[in-house]
Amino acid sequence: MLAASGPRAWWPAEHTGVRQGLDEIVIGAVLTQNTAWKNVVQALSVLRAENLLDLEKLATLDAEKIAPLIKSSGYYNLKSKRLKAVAEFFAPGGKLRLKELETWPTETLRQSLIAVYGVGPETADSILLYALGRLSFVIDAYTLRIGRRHGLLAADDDYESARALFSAGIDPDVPLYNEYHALLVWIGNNFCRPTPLCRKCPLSRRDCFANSKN
DNA sequence: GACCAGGCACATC
DNA sequence: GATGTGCATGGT
Repeated sequence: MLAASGPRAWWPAEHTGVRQGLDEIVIGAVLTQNTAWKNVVQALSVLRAENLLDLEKLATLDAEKIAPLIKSSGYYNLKSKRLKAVAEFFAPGGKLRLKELETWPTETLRQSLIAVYGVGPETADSILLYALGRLSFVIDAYTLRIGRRHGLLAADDDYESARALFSAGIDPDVPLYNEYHALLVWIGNNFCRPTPLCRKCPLSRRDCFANSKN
């Protein structure tokens, strides 16, 4: 994948770095739920223009104020509540508490994130890996589809079992986890679609069922 | 017109 | 516990 694509340099945020891009990555992780990234980009640019790409500010805003700003990312009434909940987790009372969170073990942090309204396992892992630099492999719809088509996963394997498989098989290295998942999304987004576009897939097609249902 | 997009919470059985 | 459904909209 790396040979075919080159490094993906994820997360695709405007700013990078653990503090600079953190707010943007966390917000993007919520907005991209069940949504194409390009629709998220528009919402992020609106938030940026409003100077609201900021967890401390979102934590103190009413969801009703947030909703119209993120319209392009879809589910805006729902996601405005989720954004606020996540912002309140990182910045209770509008005060960012990164120093405190840095002392939490990754698994503790993961369970705490999943307990936040609107944060499931994928969103939690995306935040852990891409925003906080923690060792936590991200599974998404593409990873499941690719894994199933290439015989790495069974049809009924769920998120956690897929995560266990990839975590056991890949060296525990944050930049590697980062790049690996980014490449899987690149393959999924460009080749391994529900409709049979596998023809040009740079992965071996030997075990790939181009016409299979997911 | 049908299906899909880097999910998640909640109701119901 | 497993399964179904709502959430919004634009692109293919």
